[in-house]
Amino acid sequence: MNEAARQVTTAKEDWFQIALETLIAEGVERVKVLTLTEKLGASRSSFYWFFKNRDDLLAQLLAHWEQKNTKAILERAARPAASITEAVLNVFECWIASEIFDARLDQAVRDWARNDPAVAAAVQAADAARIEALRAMFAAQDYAPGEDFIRARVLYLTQIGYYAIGASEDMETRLSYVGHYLMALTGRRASDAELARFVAYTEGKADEFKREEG
Amino acid sequence: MNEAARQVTTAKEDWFQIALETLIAEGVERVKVLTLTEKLGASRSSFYWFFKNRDDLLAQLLAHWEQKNTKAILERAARPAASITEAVLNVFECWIASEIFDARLDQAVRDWARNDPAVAAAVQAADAARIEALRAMFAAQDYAPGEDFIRARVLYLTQIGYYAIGASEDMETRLSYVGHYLMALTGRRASDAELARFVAYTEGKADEFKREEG
DNA sequence: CTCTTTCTAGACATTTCTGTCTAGACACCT
DNA sequence: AGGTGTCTAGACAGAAATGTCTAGAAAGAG
Repeated sequence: MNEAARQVTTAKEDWFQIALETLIAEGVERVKVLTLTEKLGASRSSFYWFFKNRDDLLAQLLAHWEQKNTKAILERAARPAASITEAVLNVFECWIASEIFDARLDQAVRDWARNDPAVAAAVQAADAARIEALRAMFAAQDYAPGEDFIRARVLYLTQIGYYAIGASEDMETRLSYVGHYLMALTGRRASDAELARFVAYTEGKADEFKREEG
Repeated sequence: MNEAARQVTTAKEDWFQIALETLIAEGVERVKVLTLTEKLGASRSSFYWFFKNRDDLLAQLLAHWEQKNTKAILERAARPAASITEAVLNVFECWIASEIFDARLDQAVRDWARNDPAVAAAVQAADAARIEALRAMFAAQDYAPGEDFIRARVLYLTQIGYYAIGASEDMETRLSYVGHYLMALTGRRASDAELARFVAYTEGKADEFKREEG
């Protein structure tokens, strides 16, 4: 029973994973049972064993997104910080690691929202929650009402926009921009200690990644 | 001959216009000959008279985008300005009027790019050209190398992101944010005269719009 | 008034995708 | 070895979309 149950979830995971990858890379409209079947080298009937139908799969993809991305931002925005630059660096953790916040998934769900009112509502709620969390973060660092909101927006929209244009730079280049980004986004200069701590964090992430691979 | 020619272009315009609207509102994947036919209440054969096939239509839609949006940004970024706030306000003209720069079209083309390498290349080239134009704008206002580039990016990505999240606010609300945006995006405060001039411009636009309607 | 050009309707063949159903393979328990 | 529950292959029916072809309507030119 136990073994059998594990098999079930594994196979379903395969379908789900390939569907998620397709959603991210090609958009919802390309998440088709037939296509997934070919990619997996399986039979379509297998799909219909695990999922009621295509809509069932799509609903689960949306649930996955809802559960993953927004939480990552809210958690980091709420962390205590001694300065606004440190606070923004906390949020930047989302920006460097797709295991934490998958911006391409965000982008894909946003496209999807255009043709599905239910998804649109979910996206709108998520955006509002995230911007509010960032606004509170700026407010906690003594930014004036009004300015806190616009700063939150600019920070958030820059992040969303970065992936929207599909920019791809290596980590070194990105790290070299961090100081300028902080200045542009907060109006204040980060201390060397803060920057060093962030660089160390990204190196830790890189090590983790290597450990997972090897 | 002349009359006939005019008829041709008119009917073709109808197909093109409905295709463009569909592209913007629903994405490329929904730009289907059958669907357009239904929306237009016409016959599919009519479509195949004006266009070789679906790909032909899509190529023309891409050409339309290439010709419209990038030019709007480049032109405004290159305008002479006495201050950085005035320069950014020039670019903001794109932000308030979709006749000048249609951000939803931009967004739609960006989605499309994910499944079409040729479109992806066009989008990437457009983004690079636009950001470079904005960088030069900041550089011309004595921003240091490095900072000019990041400021350009943050400005551009905020604009792209604004439409990516599908925010919709009335003109009054948006105008009330302009001062804060300028502060966040340039680090400098706009003069009352500059803000007043911008408000006057938007009112002019609103009047133009009314004239076109009535 | 006829002729030609321009455009449209509707039938046809084909591809792609969805969802259902039946038979059976495979593994694990007894 | 036999039975049960879990999963898969492949056939079937049908919807949705593409593109082609033929006949013919509509309108301006001679």
